[in-house]
Amino acid sequence: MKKDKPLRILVADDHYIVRIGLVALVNTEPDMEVVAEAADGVQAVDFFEKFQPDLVLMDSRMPMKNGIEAVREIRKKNPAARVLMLTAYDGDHDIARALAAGAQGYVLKNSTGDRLIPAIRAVAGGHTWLSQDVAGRLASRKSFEQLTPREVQVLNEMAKGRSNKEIAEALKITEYTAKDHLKSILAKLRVADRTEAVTVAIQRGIIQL
Amino acid sequence: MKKDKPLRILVADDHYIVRIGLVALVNTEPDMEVVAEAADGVQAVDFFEKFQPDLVLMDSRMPMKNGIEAVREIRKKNPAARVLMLTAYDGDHDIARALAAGAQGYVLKNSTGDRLIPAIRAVAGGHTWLSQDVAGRLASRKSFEQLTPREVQVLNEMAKGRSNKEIAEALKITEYTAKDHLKSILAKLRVADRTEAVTVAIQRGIIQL
DNA sequence: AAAATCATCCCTCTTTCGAGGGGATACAGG
DNA sequence: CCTGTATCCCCTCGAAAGAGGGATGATTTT
Repeated sequence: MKKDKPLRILVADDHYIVRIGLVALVNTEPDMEVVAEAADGVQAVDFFEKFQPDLVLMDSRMPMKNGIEAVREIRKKNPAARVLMLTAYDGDHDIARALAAGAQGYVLKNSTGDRLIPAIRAVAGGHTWLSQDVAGRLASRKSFEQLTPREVQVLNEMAKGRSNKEIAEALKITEYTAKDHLKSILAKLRVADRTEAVTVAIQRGIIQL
Repeated sequence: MKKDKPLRILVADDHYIVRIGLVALVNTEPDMEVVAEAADGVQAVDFFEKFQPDLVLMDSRMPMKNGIEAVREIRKKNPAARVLMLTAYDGDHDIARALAAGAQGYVLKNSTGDRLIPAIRAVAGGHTWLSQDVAGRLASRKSFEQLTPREVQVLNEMAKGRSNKEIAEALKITEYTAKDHLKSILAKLRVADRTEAVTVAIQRGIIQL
């Protein structure tokens, strides 16, 4: 392990304290350096273009543009880009979407340094890395069916306290159809009513408040 | 500002990265030092007893025992303890409870260092410190009425998808009474139905998922 | 002592929910 | 071409939800 080129890292997280922590952690490794820090998704995309880092450490929930969309955009222009998602909670839905968007790794924020550094090295080296808990959540996911875009729209309206009739008006469909979507949502999420549907959807990252 | 005793700080946060960040930030100030790091609420209480720090930097959402309960316990035994809550999101309800529990300050995690350090100094000096956004949220709070403990219980059952009848069974009351609680919840939160009641309660920190 | 708040119970009535059926169209993948 | 899926529409019906009213005992506050 000679002292050739250090690993150039872009940090993207809306929490200042987390950015400090990541910089401090990365700097303990002699062969890594943080070349830029982004505080939102738009900045993350910008800075990637400007700095062309070897790896991005990306939070999934950020203002302006969330981490998942940012990853998608970055990977669209730079298919070789390497991204490690770093996030606090997030349901299996978020995890799956992040990986689908092109992230190569996903770790939780409560990971200690000796679990984060290997993840960084793995992803930078072209491998995929999922922390234990994350892999577990992904596995439990299989048993649930995916909601369609329309169903997610209906779910969002329900979360706002809209009745079926109001949802129908908002989406320009009949109440019958709104109820049909509700029925399939309840079936797919295996819940008793619309209220539980919303709480489960929030937990799984299908909708955000 | 002579080199007398440095400010001894206890950091309590379940995210390793945040702890690193706080330590790094605090260490940039010559007259402050982190004497211990707790990863959950129970540890926070323990470490306070052991190290008797001048100030605690406490996250509000932690495993084992949340930050608010930890503050309450610490303050109960040590009425002079100084606590600055440091948190990511959290509704006005959480903020009010933290202050009621005895915290002297409340700042959001996206605060930059030049806003966090003054907060630390203020609270350590015996003053109260609320960041702009936090103060705003507290102000908007006034206009909403507080839920009773029983109403919160009902709200929690609703979030699980329980019907009024099931809630009544669970709480050993009649369905009439369950509906009465629901009625006052809807009125107090000013929402259209039980589903919106749950989402609003989550946003305001009245219930957690 | 009076007023307020909490928690409880009761009854009625209209609207909404959610389960159960039945279909139609369009579009993608095999 | 056919199967699957997403989206849409329609109808019925019993069970819940939610709004409206009224009432009681206990506790706390004023």
